[in-house]
Amino acid sequence: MISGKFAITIHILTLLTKFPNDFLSSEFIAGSMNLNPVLVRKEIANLKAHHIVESKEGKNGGTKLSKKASAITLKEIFELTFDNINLGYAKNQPNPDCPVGKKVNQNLAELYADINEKVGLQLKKITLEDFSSQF
Amino acid sequence: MISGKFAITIHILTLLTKFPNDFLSSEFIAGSMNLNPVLVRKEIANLKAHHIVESKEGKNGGTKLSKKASAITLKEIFELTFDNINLGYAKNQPNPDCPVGKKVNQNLAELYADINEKVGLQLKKITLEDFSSQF
DNA sequence: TCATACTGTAATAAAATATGTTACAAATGT
DNA sequence: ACATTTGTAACATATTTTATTACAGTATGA
Repeated sequence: MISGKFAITIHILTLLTKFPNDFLSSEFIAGSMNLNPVLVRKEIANLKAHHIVESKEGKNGGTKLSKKASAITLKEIFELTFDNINLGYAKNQPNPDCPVGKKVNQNLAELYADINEKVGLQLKKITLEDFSSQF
Repeated sequence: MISGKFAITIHILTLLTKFPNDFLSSEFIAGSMNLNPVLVRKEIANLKAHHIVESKEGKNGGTKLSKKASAITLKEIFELTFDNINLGYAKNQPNPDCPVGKKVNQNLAELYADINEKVGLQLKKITLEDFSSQF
């Protein structure tokens, strides 16, 4: 199962892009995505730590973008919400006495690194503004 | 969490490639990957359904490739063990009364489709023989 | 200054998914 | 016949993800 972090974060950022001058509350955002506000705040905490958004506590508080949507790429959002793309690893340590077992994870990691590199280039070309303008 | 199906299947196929003339038992394969033989047999069932391998029941039974490793691409293996690459979706149906909620999943799906297409092209170039020759 | 409306965060619960185990019928070689 | 192996179902456990509750802290403004 893949977590919804990237999707949730994109959703949050798209809303913030649509209302660039307002501080949106986690409750309002949660309403658009039918999600618990606490989870929205958790993703916002992550975005804040990376200086993508800023928030204001207290009454009439909320969150807004801290830079222009055109200056944020999907690659950044991806890196902030996803370790890296991979097609999985077997859970258990393979048998180190088998030539295949000994190297399989390393070889898979190299394959996955190639994939990530390509996907990264692709995502780098798309800004949050691009993505949001589709709505 | 991403399941280990792709990795497990690759591991199985690499072993079969290394011993192209033998029927390898699920127990032997499981030993190389430190995995329960039943899980190996489950992945083999999937490979059989797609005519990648064939197996023989009974004493001295086991599984072998049913085509040459050079004729099997990682793209095929990927498609057989993975729905498609995606960066996740929020679990709940978003609010259809919000313009963003209404279209977010569709827009994400389009983004993911682009990613899959590129990754597919990349995996298509790599045969099982290529991958196995790294060991 | 006090009620109200927010954020921030921890602790815990519930749900979903992935992996592991046991069991046994059916097949096949010796 | 017997031993060995696949095939598969049923069930158990572990892990991860999502949801909920609770509450301290902060700002606003009546």
